[in-house]
This record gives sequence, structure tokens and C-alpha cells, in this order.
Amino acid sequence: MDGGRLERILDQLRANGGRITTARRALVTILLETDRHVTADDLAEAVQRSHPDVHLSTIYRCLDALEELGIVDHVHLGHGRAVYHLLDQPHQHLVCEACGYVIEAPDEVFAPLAKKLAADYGFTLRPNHFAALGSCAECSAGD
Amino acid sequence: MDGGRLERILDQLRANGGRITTARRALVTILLETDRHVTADDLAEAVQRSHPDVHLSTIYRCLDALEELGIVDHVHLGHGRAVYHLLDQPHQHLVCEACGYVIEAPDEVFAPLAKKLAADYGFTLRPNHFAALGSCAECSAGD
DNA sequence: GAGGGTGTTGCGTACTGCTCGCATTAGGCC
DNA sequence: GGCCTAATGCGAGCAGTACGCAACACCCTC
Repeated sequence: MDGGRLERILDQLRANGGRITTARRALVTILLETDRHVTADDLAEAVQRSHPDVHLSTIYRCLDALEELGIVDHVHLGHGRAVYHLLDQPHQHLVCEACGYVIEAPDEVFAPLAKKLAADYGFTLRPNHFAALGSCAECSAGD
Repeated sequence: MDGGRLERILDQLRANGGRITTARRALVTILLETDRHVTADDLAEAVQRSHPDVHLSTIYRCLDALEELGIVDHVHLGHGRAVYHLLDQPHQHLVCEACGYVIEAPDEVFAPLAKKLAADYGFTLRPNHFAALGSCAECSAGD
């Protein structure tokens, strides 16, 4: 089921004149295995576990390439760092400022807002690319 | 009408054991004059026009102090820099990714969303502190 | 109005997240 | 297998921000 997904993504890279390198294969593999939202640093670390000589800047460049193909996306969590994730299904991000946890909310939750913003302000909400900051249930309760 | 506002803000600083320095007075004055959302750099530049020896790090520290008092707030616009603004009335930020323009939308627009997020995910949306990315009417049309 | 305690500042430095230039390596079409 | 060129490793560099420290200046007190 997911063996094909790796190949499908690599095919997309190839189709755009890209080459399949070990670094890219490793990165995509990690991305497919990961269900959390991870920073470029996290990814570098994970990739380097099996391929120690993959450089952080390579990770960034691969992520850039994948992003241009619409395979991954990144979201800025407010304070500097960004997290990357596969664009399998469109969703928005609820980021807990206390613990950093990212909740995924399906697009529909934001649809009414998007509609209202378009109607009132002519503003087109860009899906998937903004993080709603706040605090998750646990952190709201505990703190 | 706004002469009093400057003093009121400075009073808040004083009330919290803070001191009123020329740098702080200048910064707050600029903030009161500015209706746009500005970066720390913009503010530094503006302050330095009248007080050339105010250091950028002073700006950051003053903004920090003002933020702790709930007088100003900052929003991250996605790619690194943050913009600061007075917290006169609660509002959310619609940021155009193309031109960087910031539209202010009153809190009510986001209220239904906040309610839904709380109900469905136990997630408390933090008001004023997240930017909704997208594109403004002009940029949507032009590009 | 002078003195003193301490909050604030200027300056330099450092850090983080990310980008870029360049020489080298290696993918993949022939 | 060879060649062209995309991709990589590496280091340097950059923007935005935080911080440590000594000097300064606000403002309370007398």
C-alpha cells in the first residue's frame, strides 16, 4: 500500500527533470513513515540515522523541491521554526503554544471562515499554510 | 485626544515599576502615530529619526516590556519577521503573502471558528496572535 | 536640589533557522 | 561505459532576535 507511494513520489520528481538520489529517497521514506509534523532539523536527524553524511542544507533543498511539486508543505509555527508534512489531505493546523503539539483539523472546519473572509474582505484564505495558535486541551487545563 | 493616551501608557509602565525613558517615550509615540503593522526594524528606524542613538536591541526590549503589560502585541507573518501593533482593540490578522499587507479583521469574524475548535478539539484559539495567510483582493486579481 | 538605588540602555556578541556559492559527486540517458 | 548536468557537502553568510555587561539616567528620598 505504501511501497507504491514512495515510488509514486519519486516518479513525480523524475517527471520534472529531477534525479533520484539516496538523500531524496531517504527523506521521502522518513516523511512517509512520520505522521507528526516535523522540523527540517528533525528530518535531518532522522535521515542521518541511516545516512550520516546527508547535510542539513540538502534536507532544505530536497524539501524545497518536494514543495514545488506540491508533495509537501510547511507551516510556520510562530517562533522561527517551520514544520513540514506531506500534503496527503488538506488540513489546517492548530498549534499549541505551550507544548508545540500540532492538531490537524480538516479543511471543512475553516470553510465558513474562508467564505466569510472572501465575502467581507475579498481575502482568499490560503489553505494549509497558516497555523492557528492557541492552547490544546491539556495545556489549557493544566496551566 | 491622544495626548492622554501616551501618558496613560507611560503610567502603566510606571505602575509596574518601570521607568519612563526617552527611548520608551519615543517608541510609544511612534506606535501611537502609526496605524500600520510595523516590524521592529521599522520602529527602530522611525525612532532613530528623532533619537539617532536608540539601539535596535532597546527597541526589542521596550517592545517586550510593553507586550508584558498587554499594551502591544506582535504577530508572526510567516517568514521570519514579526510585526508589532498596539492592542487597542482585539482583532485578527489577514496577511497577504504576495504583498505583505495586513488586514485587520474584528474578533467576531473568528468567533464561530473559535467556538467550533473549542467544541471539537478542546483547542483554545489565542486571540490576536495568529496570522491567517492568503492573498488580498488586489493580489488575487492581479496574479 | 543633591544623592543613591536600580531599572534601562548601548554595544558587541552570539544564536537560530535558513540560504547560497562553489567545487565535487553521482544519476540516468545515450 | 561516458557524458552532461542535477544534486550534494561544506562552509560561509544573512536576517531576526536575545543576552551579558558596564555605563547611564530615572525618580524616590531627603
